[in-house]
Amino acid sequence: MTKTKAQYEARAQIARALAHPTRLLLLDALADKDLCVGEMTELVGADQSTVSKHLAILKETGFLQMEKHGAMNVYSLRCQCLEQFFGCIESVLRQKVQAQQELVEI
Amino acid sequence: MTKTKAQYEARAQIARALAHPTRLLLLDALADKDLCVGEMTELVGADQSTVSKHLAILKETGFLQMEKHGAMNVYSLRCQCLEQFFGCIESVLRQKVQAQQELVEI
DNA sequence: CTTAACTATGGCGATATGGCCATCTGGAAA
DNA sequence: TTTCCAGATGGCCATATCGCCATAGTTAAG
Repeated sequence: MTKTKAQYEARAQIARALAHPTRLLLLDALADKDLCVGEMTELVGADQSTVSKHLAILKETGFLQMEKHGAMNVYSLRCQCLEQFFGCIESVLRQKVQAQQELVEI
Repeated sequence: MTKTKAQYEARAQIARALAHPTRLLLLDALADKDLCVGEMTELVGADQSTVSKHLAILKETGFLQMEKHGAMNVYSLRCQCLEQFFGCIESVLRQKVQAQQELVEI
């Protein structure tokens, strides 16, 4: 049951990659279709270097893969597990709302 | 498809709660049975105040609930979605290993 | 080769996170 | 009440994260 410290650290690193709104937005967008850095920069509305760094994190973690098309770098999803992740997140959010409602209704 | 900035922020906050090895350990242990702060402090091997703060984060986020038993505070899981979350994490880890292997085998 | 377009990277300041120590709070027992 | 015990909270320092700017690297076009 209890894993080693290194195992928890490895899992935490994956989770950290998902712990930023911009990176969640990028994953969401890439679930729809592959995109190049320029398109995502416009979508996010931040500096190009900022977006590039977020993409590097998602790529290093294993969520994304990159393919060069001329001067453009096209990113795409490399994992099919995001549904599971977001399912958990949504579940927690719904439960939170429910807890708030119960406090009001009493 | 594309959600609002606030929605991504809310999801990122949930993910941040999962982005620390100690908190993953705590969730793992609590999946087995309910525990009080003292037990978890011993399990983690950090300062009591450190553990207490981690628990506060997990509680605020909605992953845990707390029940007072005399002077002891007993924490328990409040969500049933961690399987999904860990499923995603494990999937990414496996894929990472596979990618490393492919690099070696070429 | 030179230029222009597209990305990646280094650096820096601002902010957030994590750890421990010290302290405060609340409940149980003497 | 006084005393302990279990936890929670505030403070402080070290480190990590994040954003932008500036710049370097890469590829296609002229």
